[in-house]
Amino acid sequence: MKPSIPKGTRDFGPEQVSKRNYMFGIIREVFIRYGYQPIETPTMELLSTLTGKYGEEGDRLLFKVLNNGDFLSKADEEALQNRDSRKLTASIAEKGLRYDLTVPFARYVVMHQNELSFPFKRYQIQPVWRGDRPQRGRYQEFYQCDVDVVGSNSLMYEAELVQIYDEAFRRLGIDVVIKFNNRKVLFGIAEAAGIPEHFMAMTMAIDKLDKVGIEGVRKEMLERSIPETATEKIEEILSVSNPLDLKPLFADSPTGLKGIEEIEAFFQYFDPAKAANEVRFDITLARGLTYYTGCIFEVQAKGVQMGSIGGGGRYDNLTGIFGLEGVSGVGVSFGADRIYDVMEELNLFPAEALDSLRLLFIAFDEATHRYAFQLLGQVRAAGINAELYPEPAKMKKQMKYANDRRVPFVAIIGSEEMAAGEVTLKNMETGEQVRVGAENLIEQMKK
RNA sequence: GUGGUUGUAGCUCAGCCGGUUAGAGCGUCGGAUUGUGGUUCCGAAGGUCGUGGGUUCGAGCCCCAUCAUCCACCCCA
Repeated sequence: MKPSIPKGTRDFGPEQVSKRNYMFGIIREVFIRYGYQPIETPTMELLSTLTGKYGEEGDRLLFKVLNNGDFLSKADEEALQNRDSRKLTASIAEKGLRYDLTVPFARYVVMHQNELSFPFKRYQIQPVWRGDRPQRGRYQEFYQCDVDVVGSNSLMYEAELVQIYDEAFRRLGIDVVIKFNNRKVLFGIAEAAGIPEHFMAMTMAIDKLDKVGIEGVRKEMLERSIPETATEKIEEILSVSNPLDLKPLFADSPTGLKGIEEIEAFFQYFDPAKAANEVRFDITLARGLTYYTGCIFEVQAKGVQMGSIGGGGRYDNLTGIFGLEGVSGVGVSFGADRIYDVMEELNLFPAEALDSLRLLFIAFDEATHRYAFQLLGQVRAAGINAELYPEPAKMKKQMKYANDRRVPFVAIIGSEEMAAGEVTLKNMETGEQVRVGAENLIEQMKK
């Protein structure tokens, strides 16, 4: 058989993993610096935990895990007869692969509420799975790096999370625009336009403004049976760029005014002038995830064509569905695989992200090979990443291996060197060679 | 879930109107060179032409199906 892997999944070679570790390392360092603690949750969750949290589209993209054993004996007979896959699923699959890290976190908080002190700040770096059709920057298995804080309403955290985005992307070397908006502002638009019942349809439509233009948005809203009088009002509101100018327009929308207040409060903490990246209010930013209630964020890389590389927001009652009311949370996610693709495209991985091996020993016969093995031990004990070619093969072959491994230094040991208690140290980049004693070798390698 | 694109050696790709034994470059391996890699020269290995069916005297090429890929939509990280 021809070996293969499922669609939308990938193998990562040594170089890719090194680069990924570099990227994850920076993100993790920032998370820890801001006082977040790590948790991990299972790859599989109960479907009852996952379904209904991501909208209709999300349910479709959820990977379901077939029950073990004789799953058909318990299958819903009627659904089976009618070939009703959606209905059948519930009776043959009780587990699913996690779709994001936020919902499992909410479940975790509720289950462990008595062990946690609030506000609880956690970070989590794990893969998630979505049964989407793969394309540029879209995979079925990909990593998210989430930071969330639950148990506080303070808008300080919105500011903190934007700082985390700003610092992480600055350190990764990616120039980004961090867009933000507020679900309450979006609801205010719907209220001001007199169509609160069309809130979802309206946000979906205006989310596409930068893609299809104002004409496209109007067309979509009319298709979604939003009255024309409302679309005119909506267009008027969308043309406002400063959130404060929205206040008079939201005179009859308490929710909308609350949204503006939250944005004002955010800016009492966050100073855009101190940010390395552009932080921009974008009234058209909507986000489909249904559980967001306040601030919403999205991060876009500049200079590359790539979907959002991060997103998040505040969810006032995500734990409520698991039985813990009154615990507000806010968090953001880093899309690791898209960030990786962007960094690869912009050549942002430094050479230090690779080349973990520093020294390779080469010997010519059995005696020098054993001697080299002793030296290898000393060098490793001194904290230097080193290796010995497994047999005293032809020098050409060993040198070629050194070259392929991109080792910066090679220690050559023949009978002469062994007799003198030395090695011939070769710099693979310059080709320069010097004879050095064992002590000196370690000194040289530490530089 | 919808629409399109492309599947030929490890990789990137040629392959004429359907016609004999499917090619190149790079890479790999061996040698030139028994203490010197990355350069050069010589040689070799490597293919169920994605898979399954069909049309045809004959299919890498045409048709159908299927799987995968990439792209767009939807949605999203």
